[in-house]
Amino acid sequence: MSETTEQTYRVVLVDDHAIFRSGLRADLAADLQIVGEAGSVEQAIEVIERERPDVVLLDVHLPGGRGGGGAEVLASCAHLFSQTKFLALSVSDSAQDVVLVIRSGARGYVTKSVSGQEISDAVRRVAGGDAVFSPRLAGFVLDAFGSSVASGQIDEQLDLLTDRELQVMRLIARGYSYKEVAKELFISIKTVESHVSNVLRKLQLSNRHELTRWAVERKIL
Amino acid sequence: MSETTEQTYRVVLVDDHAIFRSGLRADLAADLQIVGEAGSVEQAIEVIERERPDVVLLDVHLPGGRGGGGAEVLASCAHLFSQTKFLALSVSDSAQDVVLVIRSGARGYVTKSVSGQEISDAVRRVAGGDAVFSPRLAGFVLDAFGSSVASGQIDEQLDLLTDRELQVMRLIARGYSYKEVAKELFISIKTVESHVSNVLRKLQLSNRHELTRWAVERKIL
DNA sequence: GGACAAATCAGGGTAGCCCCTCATAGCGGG
DNA sequence: CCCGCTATGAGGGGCTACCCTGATTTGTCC
Repeated sequence: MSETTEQTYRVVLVDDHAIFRSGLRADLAADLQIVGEAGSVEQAIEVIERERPDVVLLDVHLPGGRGGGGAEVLASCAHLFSQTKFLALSVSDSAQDVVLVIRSGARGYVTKSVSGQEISDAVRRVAGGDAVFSPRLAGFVLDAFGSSVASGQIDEQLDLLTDRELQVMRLIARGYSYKEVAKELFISIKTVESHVSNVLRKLQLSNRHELTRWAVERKIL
Repeated sequence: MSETTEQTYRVVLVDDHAIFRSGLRADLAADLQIVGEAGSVEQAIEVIERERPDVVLLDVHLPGGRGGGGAEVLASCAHLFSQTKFLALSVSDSAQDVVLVIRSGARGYVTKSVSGQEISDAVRRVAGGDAVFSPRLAGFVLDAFGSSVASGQIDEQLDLLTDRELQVMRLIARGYSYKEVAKELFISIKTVESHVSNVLRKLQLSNRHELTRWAVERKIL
């Protein structure tokens, strides 16, 4: 959280124009470590799976795949490596494009008209967990935000759970079996059972199906 | 848009703790021009009207006014000087606080746990028109954004299911046990099992938990 | 040092989930 | 009239989910 010093994040560039990638590489190489490039959906997925970078600079319009462009890359990779953040990059600032990639899991969206320095800043911010949006898109995002929020309160019931219970609960709610959770967290099935039992009791639920619904309604996913 | 060089934005600090303002002033003075400070709602409105800064660093919890805190300042000023951007600053990262100030017109929200350098960066980004959100809030904003947009397309997979299968599937996805579904539909448990098996096979899912997630994502509830 | 909570795991049990094969009955089309 | 699809259901088997009563270790607070 508190590194103000330069940290060389590992970045993958995805854009179908080689010239543009060259430009990016030249502008970003000073601050960031470019560990891979791709010019199509298939290449992108392959490179991302192999390199598992901190950030993927992802062009929205991309050849290959089933025609889904950058969103298709996101759909394939975003949930697999949660530590990898995606920053969408596009000439377009149309609402549709923004919506699509953000919904698919991108943590930010900048237009190609910005400078290399600004992209470099944005990459570092996204890597740090921030959401970054270009000026023209910022208003759009904020509008959507303002119009959509109804919930308001954060749950007190969550405070009842320990960190470990929360961790197990998330996986269970996501549909993992006990065995899968155990393997994922390097603990035994019996321990998973204990945590789940505790969670269910604390939340006053009776089975994992209710837990799934509970988590979904609270957007814990 | 293309200034990569330092531009000294004019900034007003609003926070009820003088010590904290001093800290901000010390950390930001190198990069930004602090043109005013305020410790209450009334002072803030006065200073902002007088100075018309580029950015207002606005604490969310603020004494004075009608108890509305930072949001009250926004409500009073945001629409008057459209060139002035507001960056909310708070110790809290609760959804309520975020929602309130963003809805009121803030262009970003950062927690006080970040470094001075990061706040400085954020101010410059907000001044440039970006929306900036701290890591823990970014996900929240993106969720709100995603959920606000209507999906549109209807699923082809649903057509694979017969009416009865659809009926059973909805109950299963809602968390009903086989026994409960059987009682609800006046059929035997075995028939429910048959339908569920067919549904799972047709949708290429492996168990009822995945079915629940599948249904939730498609808003079939 | 003792009290307490959290995390880890065992054994054993009931019930539910999910699969397989198989069977019956109705309803439509070629 | 047989064929295919759907709805219905039986029997059985393997695995999973959930609960219970235990236990040990670790760390924290007083």
